[in-house]
Amino acid sequence: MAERRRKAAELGTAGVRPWGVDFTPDHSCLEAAELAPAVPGEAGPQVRVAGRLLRLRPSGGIAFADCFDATGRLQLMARMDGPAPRLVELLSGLDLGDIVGATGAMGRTARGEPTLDLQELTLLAKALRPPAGKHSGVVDQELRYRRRYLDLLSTPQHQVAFRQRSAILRALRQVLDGSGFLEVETPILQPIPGGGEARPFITHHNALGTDFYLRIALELHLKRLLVGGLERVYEMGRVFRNEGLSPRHNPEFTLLEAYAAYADRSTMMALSEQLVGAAAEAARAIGPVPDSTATLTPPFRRSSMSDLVGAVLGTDPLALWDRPEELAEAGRRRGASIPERAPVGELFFALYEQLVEPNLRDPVFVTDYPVEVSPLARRGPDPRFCERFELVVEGRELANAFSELNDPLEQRRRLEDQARRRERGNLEVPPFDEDFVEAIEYGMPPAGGIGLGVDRLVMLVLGAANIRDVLLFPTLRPE
RNA sequence: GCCGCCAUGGCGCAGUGGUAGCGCAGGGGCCUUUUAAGCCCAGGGUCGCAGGUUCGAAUCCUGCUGGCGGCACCA
Repeated sequence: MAERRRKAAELGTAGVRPWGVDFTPDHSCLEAAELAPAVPGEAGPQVRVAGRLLRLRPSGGIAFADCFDATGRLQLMARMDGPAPRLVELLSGLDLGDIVGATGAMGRTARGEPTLDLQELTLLAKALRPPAGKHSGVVDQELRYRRRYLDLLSTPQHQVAFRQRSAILRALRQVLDGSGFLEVETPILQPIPGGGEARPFITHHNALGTDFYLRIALELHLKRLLVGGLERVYEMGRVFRNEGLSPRHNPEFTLLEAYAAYADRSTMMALSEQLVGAAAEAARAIGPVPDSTATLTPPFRRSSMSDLVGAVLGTDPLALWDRPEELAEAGRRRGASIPERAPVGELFFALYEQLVEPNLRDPVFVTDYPVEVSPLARRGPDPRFCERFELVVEGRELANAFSELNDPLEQRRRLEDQARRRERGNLEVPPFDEDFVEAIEYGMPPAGGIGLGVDRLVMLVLGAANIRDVLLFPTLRPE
């Protein structure tokens, strides 16, 4: 790097500014290459291109360089018997990683390579550090994540997944915008975190002299907007959970939640099919997706949780509802570990999570969740269960949706029950949120709501095994 | 939080008890059609950190740090 600093200084004294020069290309590298004449030796059109030099091949009286931009590669050539002989020395003296603007006529070399015959060469940015991984690409995982730019630079294929992610986000918004949903933004700093079960991050506001929590979900504020008369709202944003890291967990991740007044669970089922289908299609339009993505084509089958659990246990869990010890025993025989002193709904749900969910491969709507594990969902015809579903794919929950509970009296009771669990030491249960219940007391229209894990969706569509492969800058321990 | 694996010049790697090497990158030189360009020369590492075993440690042992993978929890 010291050598490159010296070079930059030398260029400065020679009247070449190593940085801060403007240059407007009129062609991309790909476009320029396509303008090359078919026959070697012929002169094609004039072009201006800009990009980064990632290979240099000086060869005495002639010099070649490969210039890369977002569209691809273009060979540059300077020669002593060409239009600008002095550029041979200039080009030969540049370093890998330097960013240049180039002007000249497109031609084709004897070997058939589309090549820009340089007339002008402008240094736009001197690279003080060399690009890593010229041959191998950057393969060290830590380096890839900590210095993502080196990964993207050395292995341009890795850019594709992020272009696909962008297309998926756009597709999700298009579906919702097209269905009359209003995109909104709600607070990330919250006095009480709610809408899910997770340990929150805590931060402090100096002027107010009070602690705030980073949100763990979007639900409670979006429902306040339903009360306010914004009948269809959604938010796609970052939420934060103070939990462990894993190939499928990042402490901050992107959640999409949408709420529609005068709609219910079945509306949300149709919407989630639309969202997932659109996401898969959008990714496919940008780049390769694995064959398994084909299974993400709607419609998806649906099955009630009690049917699924019953199929594994070989006995109807509903018939054992009043005899939880027998239900627990049936689960134990299948190898499930049973939560102690848990209400029957929680016990039943534990059996589902352990014995059923991990084995669900194709997309399936699992319907009818126990009331005990669904504090914000409305009861169904069978009061033991809520009108709720989760879309499960490859053993993982992709979306969670329900007919929203809009009875303020019952909502208050359920959140008070939760608060008692918190007092018993479960820090993942949110504290009681009086402000939210008060909002519901003003009258919330019946509504359907859905939450969708966007990173999980991207992973699934792209076949990524690690969430870090779909996050540009995954959370790592500070260096 | 627990368990396992990994850590060697800027990047990619070799070296499993005898005092550290290769390719690329960087420096100097040669070369007028190269495309992972080639050839010649010189340089660069207290082998993640700290202890220990040994006549001798990159190599064996312990601890720590960081990464990856798995489990637990969740999306």
